[in-house]
Amino acid sequence: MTHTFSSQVLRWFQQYGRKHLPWQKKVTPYRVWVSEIMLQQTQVTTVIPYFDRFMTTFPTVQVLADAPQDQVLSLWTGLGYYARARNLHKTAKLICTRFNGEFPEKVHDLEELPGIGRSTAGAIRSLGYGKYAPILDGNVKRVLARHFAIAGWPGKASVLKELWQLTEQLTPEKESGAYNQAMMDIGAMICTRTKPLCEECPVNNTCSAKANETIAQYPGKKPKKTKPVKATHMLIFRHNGHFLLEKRPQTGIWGGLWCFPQSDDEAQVTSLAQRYGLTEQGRQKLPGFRHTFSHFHLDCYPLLIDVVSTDTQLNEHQYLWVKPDTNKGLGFAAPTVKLMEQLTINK
DNA sequence: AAAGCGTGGTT
DNA sequence: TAACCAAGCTT
Repeated sequence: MTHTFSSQVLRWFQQYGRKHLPWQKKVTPYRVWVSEIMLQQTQVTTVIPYFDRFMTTFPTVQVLADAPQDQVLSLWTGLGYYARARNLHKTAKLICTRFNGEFPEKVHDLEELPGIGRSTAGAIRSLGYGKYAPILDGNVKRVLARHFAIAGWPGKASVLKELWQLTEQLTPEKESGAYNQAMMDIGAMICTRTKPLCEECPVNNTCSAKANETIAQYPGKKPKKTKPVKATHMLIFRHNGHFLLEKRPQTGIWGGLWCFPQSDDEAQVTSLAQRYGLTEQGRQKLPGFRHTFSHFHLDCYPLLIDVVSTDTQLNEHQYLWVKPDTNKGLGFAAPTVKLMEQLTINK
């Protein structure tokens, strides 16, 4: 019984596991939660500086709950998947108003909170509270898919179900936090996507993919699809050294972020400017560029438009005149940041 | 069930 | 260089 899967994993963790990541210091459910949300589809090295800034600004869930959404999104700028930040903020408010400032301990209750799915709930319970719960993140999926030769893409429901059953069976009742962290470490450090270091793996003696030399087959790949190409004109209205930004709706791409107004059709820019009460003085095409999302390409054509007068008082909740170098406390999409940097340099 | 949702690093 | 994809969740 001393050579079960989990005991080998746990023994390996004692010696080689990661124990000094920022969220592994001063462990609290709050810190584990924030780190887990940031780490969704995002690499550890990318997350670390964001996590540190976030914790300095929002040391407790109460401080986060009381902050304006713009500030939360500003600290998320560049991290992507901004629904994570909006849901994080919603959940912080819920924790403070409905849960007396404490995160629930049960996976079922955690899963009710916005942005927390089954795996994140399991991570909060096991890593944050030291109680039993399985997880199934990308690392665990890769390790299990190889070890047990689970065919098919894990994004497919049937494959996902199979992997959940495995992680449930393998996760030990005691030390499930250490076991979960170990499985993620093995996935990140040994059972890597390419060129895994099988000789160093604590469970290589029972790995099916290694035995059959079929490691490259697992996990199954996502069916490829050609990304559609869309195009947009980004309208940079300039007036007295300020630029007009528009807050995007809460749902959809870049939800809640501040962006340059966009137009699908350059021929409609004049009428759009009139609707804003802006009188044009001149236009200048800036170099176009392609921004790529997870699901489509966006060809961006920035248009710098000098404005002589502003007649209409725009809704201040949706529109804002900013200087490109003096705007903190708001969330921006990557192309907005890129363009604002250009505008600062070219001045 | 499958698509929507970002960005930056790696190959 | 363009594809691939990383500590997923929501609809």
